[in-house]
Amino acid sequence: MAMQKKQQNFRQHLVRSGLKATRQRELIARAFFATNTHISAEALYRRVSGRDRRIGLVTVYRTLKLLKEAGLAHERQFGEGRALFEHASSERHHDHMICTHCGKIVEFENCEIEALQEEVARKLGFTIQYHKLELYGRCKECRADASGGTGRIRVVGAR
Amino acid sequence: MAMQKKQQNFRQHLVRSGLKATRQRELIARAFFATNTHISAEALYRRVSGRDRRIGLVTVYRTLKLLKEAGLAHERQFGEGRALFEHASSERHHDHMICTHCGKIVEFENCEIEALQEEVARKLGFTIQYHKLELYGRCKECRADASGGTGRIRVVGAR
DNA sequence: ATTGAAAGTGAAAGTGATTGTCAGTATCAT
DNA sequence: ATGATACTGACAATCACTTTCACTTTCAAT
Repeated sequence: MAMQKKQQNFRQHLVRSGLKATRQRELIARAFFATNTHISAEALYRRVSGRDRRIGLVTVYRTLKLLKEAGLAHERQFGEGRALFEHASSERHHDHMICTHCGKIVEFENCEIEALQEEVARKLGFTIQYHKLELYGRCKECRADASGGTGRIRVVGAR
Repeated sequence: MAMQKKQQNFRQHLVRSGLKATRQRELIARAFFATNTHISAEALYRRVSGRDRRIGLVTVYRTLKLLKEAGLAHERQFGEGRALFEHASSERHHDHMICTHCGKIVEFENCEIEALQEEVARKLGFTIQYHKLELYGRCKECRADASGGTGRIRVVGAR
């Protein structure tokens, strides 16, 4: 989905919900759609703050919540601490592989694993509603660089 | 591993680390080993508090950290919020299935899934260090009860 | 049994991410 | 233009821990 389209979807969601399309919301949504990584509220705040110093972190949190409600953003809790937000693509469900060294996040999907999960749940007498699968390890670059030194650290995800 | 054995292991860990075996630590460890579910620091605190009102929540947190260091406890972060602690059995790695209705937690292991995870990681150029797999859904009892009513709620995990 | 250095303790304050409150401000159908 | 309604930012509050600090306990060496 193009950025313009997403922006429009967001505006539609606001109108349908009897909410208002404000300068701040437009700006925050635009900044969010302009990212292509997993981004934290704080990091997004720093970006919009660059364009308009008067926008508060609180409004960023509120707008991200609206984006979630609009089905345009997903919130993810990796490891400890802060949440990261990603675009909610209309694509299928996916899981994540996270580099413990540089923070890079790669998405993947695997039907076989999903099928096995269903099987496990059935055996346990459960009906799965949703799941969380995260693989943590070192990516190729960080493995090459594995001396543990301070070598070039490519942080791909905004943190 | 019997509770006595665990208690002894803990004491050994303390001595080896130049730490002291105090009344509080003994009591908290004993209470922890006496549980057989996933328990929060807060819940464990309430239990020891029943035996000795003067033990602080802070000491429970500190002792749980020591138990982790001793390799006798694992900390788990399910969903949002508080951490739950479980006995670190010498058994193999396991994952968790959690009932979103009553909070029941069931452990399971599945080699096939693990193998597929390794395969995915290899394809992405990653080396897995650890992973997190959590299935959320309704257990048999809560499904039967699925009218959504306030029916009998069997909370198995201490929260 | 006593002692004293090192470690431990509880209370209270601090954290860090996020959420709630509130008085003033912006939006938009009319 | 206007006014009802929603929105905003600053600040306080919350939640699950963690740190700090003045006092207390432990335990190896007497």
